[in-house]
Amino acid sequence: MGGIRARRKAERPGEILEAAFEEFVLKGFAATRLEDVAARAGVTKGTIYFYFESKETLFASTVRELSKPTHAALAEEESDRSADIQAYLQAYLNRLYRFIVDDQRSREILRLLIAEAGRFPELVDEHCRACMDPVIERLRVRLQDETAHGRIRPVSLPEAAEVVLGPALALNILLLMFANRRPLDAEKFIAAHLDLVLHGLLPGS
Amino acid sequence: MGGIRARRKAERPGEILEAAFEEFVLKGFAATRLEDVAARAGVTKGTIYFYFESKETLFASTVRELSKPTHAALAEEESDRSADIQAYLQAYLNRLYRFIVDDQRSREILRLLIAEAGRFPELVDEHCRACMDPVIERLRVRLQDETAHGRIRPVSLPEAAEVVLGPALALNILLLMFANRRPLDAEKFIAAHLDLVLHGLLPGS
Amino acid sequence: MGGIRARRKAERPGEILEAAFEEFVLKGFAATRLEDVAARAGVTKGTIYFYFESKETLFASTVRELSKPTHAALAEEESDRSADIQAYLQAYLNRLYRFIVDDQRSREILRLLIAEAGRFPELVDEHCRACMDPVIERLRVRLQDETAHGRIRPVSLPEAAEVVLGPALALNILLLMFANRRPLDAEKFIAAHLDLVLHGLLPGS
Amino acid sequence: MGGIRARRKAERPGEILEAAFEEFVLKGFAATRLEDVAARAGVTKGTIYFYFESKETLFASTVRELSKPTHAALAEEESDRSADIQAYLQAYLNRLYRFIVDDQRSREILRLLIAEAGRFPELVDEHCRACMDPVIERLRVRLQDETAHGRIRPVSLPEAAEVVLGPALALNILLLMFANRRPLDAEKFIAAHLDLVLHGLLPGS
DNA sequence: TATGAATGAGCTTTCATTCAT
DNA sequence: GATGAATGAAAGCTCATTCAT
Repeated sequence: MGGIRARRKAERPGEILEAAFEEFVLKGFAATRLEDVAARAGVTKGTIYFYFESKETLFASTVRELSKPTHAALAEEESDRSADIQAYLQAYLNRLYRFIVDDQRSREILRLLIAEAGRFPELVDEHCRACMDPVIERLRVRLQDETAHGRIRPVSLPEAAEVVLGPALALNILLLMFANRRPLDAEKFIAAHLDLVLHGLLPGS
Repeated sequence: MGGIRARRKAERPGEILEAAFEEFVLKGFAATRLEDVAARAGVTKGTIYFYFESKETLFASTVRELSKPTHAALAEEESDRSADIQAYLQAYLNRLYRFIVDDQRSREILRLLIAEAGRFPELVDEHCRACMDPVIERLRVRLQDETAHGRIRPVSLPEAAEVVLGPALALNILLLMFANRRPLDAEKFIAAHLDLVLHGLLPGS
Repeated sequence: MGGIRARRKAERPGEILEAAFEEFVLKGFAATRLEDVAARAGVTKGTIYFYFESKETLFASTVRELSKPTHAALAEEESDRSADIQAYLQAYLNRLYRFIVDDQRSREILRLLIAEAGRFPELVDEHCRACMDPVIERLRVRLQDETAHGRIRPVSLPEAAEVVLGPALALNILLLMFANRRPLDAEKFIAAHLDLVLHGLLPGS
Repeated sequence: MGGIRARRKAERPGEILEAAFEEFVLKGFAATRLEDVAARAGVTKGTIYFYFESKETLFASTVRELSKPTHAALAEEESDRSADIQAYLQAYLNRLYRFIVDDQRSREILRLLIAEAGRFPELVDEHCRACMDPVIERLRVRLQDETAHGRIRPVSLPEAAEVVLGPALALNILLLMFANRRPLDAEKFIAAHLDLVLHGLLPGS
């Protein structure tokens, strides 16, 4: 008594969030039917309302809850802070791209946020504060440090950090828009990104 | 013959598309009510169906029709093909950013396409073929030519072209997501973009 | 001038009625769209309203106008009134069945009347007065005459006349209901009808 | 447990079908408003869709469900199979006419089927297989048997069976078309039917 | 005469939400 | 806790009808 049953109960909200996420990703906020979410979670419509106030609350909870792993992962200290900027950037970008290329879930969260930015502005802000800002900020700090020591050319900050990360966000968007309909060689893209960011286009400038 | 009525008639579809665009941008596809579109266009619901088959058709027509000016503008030959790569890129990026920073309409079209990519994949493809591909392609050709003459470092194509343009797309997305809630110094971003792309981070590499 | 054009004009109402009939038969009163009628008649919706007050008027006019040929044909004196009852009945039923078996149009009019009897009761009455009553009445008169002269068994009138004609109406209905989905050997049916009506089931009774 | 709510719940679909039937009979399929059905059943529009997929499904279910009593009654063995053909036919036709004359409901079902035969052909077929065919078939078998033993004149089958039943179907239609606007002496009609079928018109033929 | 753009009431259908059980 | 029958407020869409041209 209270064994598997209790565990199932405790997992209910999580199962509903999983189901909701899949449906929201598939159809968007407005076109998602709570009935489908319920069916996918193996409960009934009423149960959703036991755990969540409304469809909007469910959406917000879904985004918040399912971005947590990404937040956590992005928050981890990257391996080698003492490496030179070249090695650092390489590791940094590689890590970032893992989320973009391999983690469809975090990509879909971004899509939801872009799509529903009008309806959930505070959610967008929250997500960016938790997820994008630290990533940019850490790069900004590093670039500032490198500049101060004259190890890289002087750059305008924080814009340069945003520019450096720009292509990653762009790839994210391209992958979202074309699903699998267009060939995008992610590995070559990443290599080209690193190369360009380090050396620029001009030879020995 | 052809008095005020005829003039109004000829303008009806355009007025409806204009109204539809504003509503779609505000609410997204699913949440937009045709009644609101009609009211905004100064007609009744029935009139919309006189000109457009369905809500989906109206959406597709809206995106297609309202992207035409952007397509046309992007298709124009950029001023100075004979300039060196530095001047060329500067002009090229400046032009591109005009669409991104100044033209809210084309930015909103992009948001609609990202948001509804699942429901209108062919529309996404169409728009990219008409709007993004030529821009990338022209840059790719130029970079190839520059590489062939040894005027820039050898780069992997077409990825390098996509990477070069990446920050522009990224800025686009950031502007979309934050509307006016965050300060984004576009001019500095553009300058940093051009600088980075030309010279890279490393000094005199 | 005024040749083919004038003739076309004079034929307009008739062409509309033809088109309306085909649509009403296909879809029934409520489900028929005036726009389809107009298209079939080669005119526009507005033109229908020039000739007919409303959809209901059009329906009534269609039934009235298109039953006229049937009325006329049924009103004609049947060939041989001086023949004996056997020959008379044979000719009589054969004529009647021509309308039922061969004339899909008059069959469809009947369907329309049955289907819309609730909405157009006066139309039903009118049609029956013009189309069914005279047929029954003529038979009733003949049977009365035959009875009076003792040439047939004494029968209850007018019921007997209605019973004699009953199978014809029944075949009409069966053809309506099954379109061509069921095999119905009309010729054998007619022969059996005549045989039964003349001799009954019992042998030499 | 299972209080008033549970009892009502179990009866809901039946109440809706009952209400739907009355509306369909009154207005026909296309002109019936689901709102009226709901109001008549004492529920709201939404409730109908909880139990039935669509208006078409509701119509088909209505016809199917409400014909069941008739099917069942017609399927019962008629009382006296050992009686001679005359007594048998009398009992047989009397039973049949009970459905036609007394049972307005089954008459209205027939009207619905004739009216909507174009839209619901499979429903027509189904109804006839369940409702008309067995009646005809039983008579055919009996007539065949009688013929084999020489107890009735040789007749062409199955046409003769259909002809024998024809006047009953015809009366059905007449009652449908004229509601109560015309005097139709059903009892005399039935008597005349039986008399004619047994003896025919000709004396001592 | 004839057109066809425009209307607007009304249709079927959907679905977030509630609440008695 | 959980259910699911029921609601009711829309939503998308249709179409008979009108009327300026």
